[in-house]
Amino acid sequence: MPDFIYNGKIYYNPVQLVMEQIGGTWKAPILWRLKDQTMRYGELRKDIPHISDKMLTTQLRELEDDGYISRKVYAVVPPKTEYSLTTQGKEIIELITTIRNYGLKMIEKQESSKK
Amino acid sequence: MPDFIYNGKIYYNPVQLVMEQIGGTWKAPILWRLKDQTMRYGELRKDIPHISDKMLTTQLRELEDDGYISRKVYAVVPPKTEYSLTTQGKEIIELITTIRNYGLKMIEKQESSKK
DNA sequence: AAGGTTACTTACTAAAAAGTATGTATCGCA
DNA sequence: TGCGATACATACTTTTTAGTAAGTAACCTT
Repeated sequence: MPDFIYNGKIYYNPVQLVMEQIGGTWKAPILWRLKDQTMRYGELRKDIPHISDKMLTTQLRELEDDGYISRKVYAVVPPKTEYSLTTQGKEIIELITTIRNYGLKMIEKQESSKK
Repeated sequence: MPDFIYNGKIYYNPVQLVMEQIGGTWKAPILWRLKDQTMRYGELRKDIPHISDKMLTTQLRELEDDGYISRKVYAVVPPKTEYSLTTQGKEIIELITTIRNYGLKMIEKQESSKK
């Protein structure tokens, strides 16, 4: 598989592309929470341990730009914004689920091997 | 899912754990090439575009430490070292295959959408 | 004695990702 | 008039990851 370009960026292989879409510390946790519900910014913020405003905002923006989530802003005060998965987001959730299950199995094995 | 510890390191969720095992620019390409063959250092080096000695060596070491590949050193001059997948490595190759296929689909869609 | 082959190692630099802290806008309400 | 609520934005620092360049060890062959 030769190098290729996606959205103007060079990638060396398909795995690298996927990793850039859902990799990093925060994207999977965000998508996971939107799996079957719409959530407000503040709800995500409270529900994802350790995340900061900066990280939550930037990752939400990237996920939106990449087409995985949609953002609905209500013109009210104080502000209200709702995030939810797009069709594309629902598709990639399946992959995340697979990866997640693999991770869970790893943890299990580790648990069982330390008596 | 609360934080947990794996090999002495804290993780926030199972996906993050998997990402650390096979993420980064080079681990998937290396594992992929060992999918169904043993390869020498120099063969990997030539077969993986853009990779440097430093990156190849460090990633091979980490994959070995994490139990995905085994390293067989022959006591000859010039040196000869062979790398191959362990059982654990063969397991995670399946996951990598799934991720890779997802990436290939993404590329296809992009291809077809630009006339 | 010098050169070739192979699998590394080491030092240094650059770029990317993440973390910390603080600030801002808006409007209703006390 | 100042405070609270919410969803951000911005500046700066730290950490992590990757890239570049050069060097080393060992033995065989010429």
